[in-house]
Amino acid sequence: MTVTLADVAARARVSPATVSRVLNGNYPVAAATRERVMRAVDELDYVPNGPASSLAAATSDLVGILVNDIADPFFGIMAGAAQGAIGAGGAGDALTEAGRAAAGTAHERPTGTSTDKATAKATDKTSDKTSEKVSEKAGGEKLAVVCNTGGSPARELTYLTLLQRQRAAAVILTGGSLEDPEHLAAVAAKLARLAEAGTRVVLCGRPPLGEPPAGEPAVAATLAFDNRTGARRLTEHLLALGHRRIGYVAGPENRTTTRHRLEGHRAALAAAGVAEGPTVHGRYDRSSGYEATVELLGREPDLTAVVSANDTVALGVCAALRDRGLSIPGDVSVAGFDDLPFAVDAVPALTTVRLPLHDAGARAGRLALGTEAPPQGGVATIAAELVVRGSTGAPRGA
Amino acid sequence: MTVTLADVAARARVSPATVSRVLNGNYPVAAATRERVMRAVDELDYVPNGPASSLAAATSDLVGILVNDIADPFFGIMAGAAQGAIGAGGAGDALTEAGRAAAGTAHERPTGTSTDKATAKATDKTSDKTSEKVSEKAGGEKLAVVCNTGGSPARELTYLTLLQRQRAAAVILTGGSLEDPEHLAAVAAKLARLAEAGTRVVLCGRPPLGEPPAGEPAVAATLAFDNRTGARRLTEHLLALGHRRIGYVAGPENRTTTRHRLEGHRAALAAAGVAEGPTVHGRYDRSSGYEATVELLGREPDLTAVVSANDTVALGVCAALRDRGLSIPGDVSVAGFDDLPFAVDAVPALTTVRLPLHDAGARAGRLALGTEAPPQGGVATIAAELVVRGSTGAPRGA
DNA sequence: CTGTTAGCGCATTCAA
DNA sequence: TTGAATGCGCTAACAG
Repeated sequence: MTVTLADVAARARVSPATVSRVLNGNYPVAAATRERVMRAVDELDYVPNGPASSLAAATSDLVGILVNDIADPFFGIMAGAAQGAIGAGGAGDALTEAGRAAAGTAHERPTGTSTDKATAKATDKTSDKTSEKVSEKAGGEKLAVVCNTGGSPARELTYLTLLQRQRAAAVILTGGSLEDPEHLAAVAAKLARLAEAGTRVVLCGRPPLGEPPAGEPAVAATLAFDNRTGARRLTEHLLALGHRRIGYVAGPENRTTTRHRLEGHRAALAAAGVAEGPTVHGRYDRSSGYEATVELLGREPDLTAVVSANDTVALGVCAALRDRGLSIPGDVSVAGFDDLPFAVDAVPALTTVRLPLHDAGARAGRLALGTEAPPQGGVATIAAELVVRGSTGAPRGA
Repeated sequence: MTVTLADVAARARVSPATVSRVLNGNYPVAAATRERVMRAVDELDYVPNGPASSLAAATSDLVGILVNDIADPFFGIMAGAAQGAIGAGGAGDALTEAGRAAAGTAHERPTGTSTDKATAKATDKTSDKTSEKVSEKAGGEKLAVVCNTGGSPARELTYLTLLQRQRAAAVILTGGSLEDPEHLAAVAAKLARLAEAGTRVVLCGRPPLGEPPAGEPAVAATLAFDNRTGARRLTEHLLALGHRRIGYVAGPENRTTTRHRLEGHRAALAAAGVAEGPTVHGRYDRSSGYEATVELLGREPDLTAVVSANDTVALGVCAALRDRGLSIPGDVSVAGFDDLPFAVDAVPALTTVRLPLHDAGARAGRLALGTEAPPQGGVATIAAELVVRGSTGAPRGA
């Protein structure tokens, strides 16, 4: 039915072993023989059987990228960058739209529209008679795939198991994690198992695991976002503007990201000797920001600023404020986090903290591939940068 | 080294075949035996070797979801929904944030914050001592995985080949496709090959392929968005408001989505006997909308409305208009497409066309699984709904 | 209901 | 530089 390596061997009048060798390009093969084999491959439109090679070689070319919410650009940008660095088509040569937007800042540094079309055309041109060539090129390629956990710990574990079962070459865990000790232990155990089996584990935007009990660390590299410092700078900015009654719309409880941002916020407050305002926990989405703001205002009507868990939440905060007839930043200042592409489009544009999501994702991809050396000690801290825009200003009456 | 099925068999004092049977649950096995085997599995912390089973069974549990841009919520929402319907944790029980937001419309129908936390807690609870149980449950699970093509035809083909090589159980192609005949032919050929090998192919948000030359169609089911009618309704709305000079910021050329939306727009104009305004092509991102608007205004300063390729582009259009000192919709009306979650947060809120992305994605997932019967004729047309909000109004001077 | 027997398609020894 | 032989771990007939 489907054509196998043996068929190719027969067609090329060589042994299966030889075909295997030219396909994997690891052993010396005579040029003439190689040519003959390649022709047979093309003529038969042969596609290697992945499971079979994985079984024989005891490794696969699958790389799993776990994300908490695939519909959230925060994860989409990281995942896209990682996949670009790893996957089909090579080293991130085709930057995605949003990736590009996230790198620069949209219209502040516009990209030529025509340039892009030219690129697309060129790429397209090659897909012409190259369909066979592509399948050949797919030879050394890794299959980078993203898995959406939806923030569910059970799913995270399930995906890890599925990836383990596939003998994945690498696994990248993105974004913060749940802080539940049992879950953490389960994940750590799973990662240790994966590492044992030769899977490279990379953490991107997630704080390092605790040290393993003994021997090799399970994690090859960790890229941790400095959420704490970023959050601190943000609140310091508000404080400098003169705000003293600051509300906080936090992310879900028991999440590292939530906790770190909150800690940075509190550190700034404490350092300035300012009392903490009301805090409400919610999800990382806009309706959560909306609801939380309603509650915040109910508890403390004289707030002059609201800090949000992230930009998406900030959008909800703004909506709630507007619906109350409050102006931004005239009546209340609002701040976000992450500097997602749409942050600059909010009205007014959102003051936020920029995380280099695209760079971090791409780097995680290279780390997963082993193309890039891991940082000293295995852990790199990624700095967050305060971005001041129009949504924050002096408090009313100042 | 790693524990194999044989180890489990030895531990449970049964034959390998029996272990395989209880693991796959396809054949009758005595309760006592099953119990013994399960215990052995747990004790040994056995994880099946995916490649080996795939090789032996000639099928894998991989399901590939191809998207054009993973950082774009348009794709994120569909992919998340599909993955939810297919993947770990079962039938979309854990709706993602954005998925939920996209289904209802954010604060217009708020979801309880507390409810959610309760759910999370509950889910978490089960991850407790259940880590073994999860790996067991992963038994029948499919590994739904998303692949980011970045809009590149070459990558699309490469991913398809990679998936073919893995003997994927199903493949879902989301979003519009390039209209280049050569690329289309290459994709069609690839899909035919996949279908032959038993991979179920589903198109979601993509128009049907041409009929196959003969025999079985390569595509199991197609869910096509009715972009044409949606676009037509949108322009009719503008026309009804009194607009006569309407600019259009289109998506990339040679893409089905771009063409269909443009056709709907033109159909409305033609039906009303109104001359077509200027049209500029760009990418599906905000900076493209910004640049295009500048050009549109240059060409035709007296435009009273701008229709955008999608909501993201519309954001850029709004930004450009604002920077010019033009008010929306006072001076110029703006319309988007897709009704992404953030559309309601634009200021003013975006008039747009809603596509049931979440539902379509989930349905595509079920179709890929074979859980749901394909539509009559294999093709279902998904209706698009006009959503009128504040960004459109009567033209100035009316 | 359970054990035995064969491969699945390929990568890798080992010889030649 | 190439071929022949072996086994990766599992599933699927086929017996019993």
